[in-house]
Amino acid sequence: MGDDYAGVDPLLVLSSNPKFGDYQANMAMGLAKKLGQQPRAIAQSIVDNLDVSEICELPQIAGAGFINFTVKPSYLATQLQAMQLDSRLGVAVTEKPQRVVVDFSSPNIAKEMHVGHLRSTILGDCIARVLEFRGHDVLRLNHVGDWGTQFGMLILYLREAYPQALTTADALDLGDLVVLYKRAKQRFDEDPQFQEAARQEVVKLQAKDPDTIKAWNLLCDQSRREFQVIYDRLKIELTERGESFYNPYLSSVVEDLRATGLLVESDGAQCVFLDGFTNREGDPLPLIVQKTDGGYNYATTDLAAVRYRIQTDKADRIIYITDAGQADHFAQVFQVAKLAKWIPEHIEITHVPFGLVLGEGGKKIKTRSGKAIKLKDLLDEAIERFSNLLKTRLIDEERKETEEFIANSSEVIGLSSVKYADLSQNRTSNYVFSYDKMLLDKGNTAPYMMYAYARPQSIARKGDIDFNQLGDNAQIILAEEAELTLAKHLLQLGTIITEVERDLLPNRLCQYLFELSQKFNQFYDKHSVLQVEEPIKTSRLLLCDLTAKTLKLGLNLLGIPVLERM
RNA sequence: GGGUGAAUAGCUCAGUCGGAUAGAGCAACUGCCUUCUAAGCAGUCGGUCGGGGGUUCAAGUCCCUCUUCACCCGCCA
Repeated sequence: MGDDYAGVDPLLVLSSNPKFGDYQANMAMGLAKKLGQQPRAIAQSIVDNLDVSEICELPQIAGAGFINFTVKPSYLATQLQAMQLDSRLGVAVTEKPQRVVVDFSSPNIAKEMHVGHLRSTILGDCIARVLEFRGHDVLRLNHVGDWGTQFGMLILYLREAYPQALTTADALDLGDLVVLYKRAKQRFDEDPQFQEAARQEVVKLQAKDPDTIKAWNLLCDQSRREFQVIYDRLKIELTERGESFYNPYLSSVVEDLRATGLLVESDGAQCVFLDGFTNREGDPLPLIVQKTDGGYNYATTDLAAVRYRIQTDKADRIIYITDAGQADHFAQVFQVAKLAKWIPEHIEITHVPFGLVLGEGGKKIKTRSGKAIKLKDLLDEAIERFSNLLKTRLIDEERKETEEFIANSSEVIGLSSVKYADLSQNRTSNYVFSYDKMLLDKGNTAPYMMYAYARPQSIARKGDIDFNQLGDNAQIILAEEAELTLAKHLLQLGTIITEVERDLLPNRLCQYLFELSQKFNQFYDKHSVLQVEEPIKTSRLLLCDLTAKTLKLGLNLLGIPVLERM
């Protein structure tokens, strides 16, 4: 047909409705005007010149000029057998491995982690896992807020109110520290003299004054241990590289910008002005890189980080996972970094924004007394609530399980539910946090998915089957509708994972796993596995095993473990 | 005032580069456990896809406009 029409993708997409087959090609309608022919005639000539008989039935022309394809069961069986033998379940390793920096979590020292950090942490871990699985070299960076004005403020306040905290490890717990931080902030906002003194503390910190550095280290250690408890529970690995890390590079960032002529002084501060950013009054909005008092701020730090990640870490792709409210900030930082020529053409730098976590009723999430919810308490409550649900279930079903089983199941499923609730939402929109919904055993939830995994394991136990001993030559026979539906869905795994890699939208993977669980449950409900003759029995066992492996892999990419029995 | 994002079933949300009759779950109602865990399955009910205009063979999806909501807008991060 020639290169003129090469741009008329999509060549082939999944069918919008099973009754139209498995795949559909919609190009005939688009070509009709260009070629001056009837769409159905074009479709016919495409079909006439196409030989796909190895893979599917004769393509059907329908409606306005749709070409519908139905894949042959024999082809599906061949593909599934290949998938079965592959430890990666047929998901290819990327052809272009990149060095990728994923910047996520990033809590602030001396502050409690909250639900916003939870979202960044869970999304970041998932995105990192997907990229790692695809064969990229991922550097997971925790850009903790461990530097800047707030430390001058906090250290100064503690010197007056609680001096032992600055010289003795563990003199305070994090909760106390948070309270003292708030008081320090209040003092800072009200008292100009205190403000000035706090700035002097920052100067001492930046100048590496030994006493101040010691105090700072104690505060950081304290917070770091608390954060680590959360990361350990959630099984999240991160390399800490806080804002302080970039301190030695800040002055040269400003110098570089000065040298390229981007710097403008405004009200005593060093700024870069960019097109497209205005303030309330409609005046150009600066990105301030050096404050009037000579100090640096987070924009400077972020600029230093961009430069360092490209020049020293050799990143090909940098991904920032922060709330959508920081979109303007990152747009400014990226633009300045580009103007400063720190970001070569081939490097992809992306802000991956996410919406707010809201409480019931779409309002800001908080405790009954109106305080911000601590992350630890939130996780504990999910586990506690699930534990109660489980105990009720065991009584209803007259099942006896050990305390250890109940505790372990509750811990794993409770935490997984919180993760899954977050990941299954489109990250770009706000979402309403609801324990009741995330812990449901129906619908697009962690318990539903984990149960779908446990079901084939249960079959294996009952039938005394070892899935690993089914044999490499065992046949897959797809005769029943439910088997075909399940088989087709299993084979979509690779497509979905590359989509998630491209769009960084974990909810696509969640949707896939949810549909897989549904299709497995339908198959399970309709057809017996153990009570049928060979070779059907082995074929169905293979389908069970493949479903389980796919769920395990998919959940693993979400950072969610599986349970063999629930 | 400017910017960004959103508005889809009573509620919470999906919706793939524009494709055929817009999907889940919850809630409400109805069936299915002597048969691999019913944490399941099947079904009923429920929609002017915020309003209006436009582009297109085709619009929830793209463009314009209006309304409403959320978030961001100089020396905090």
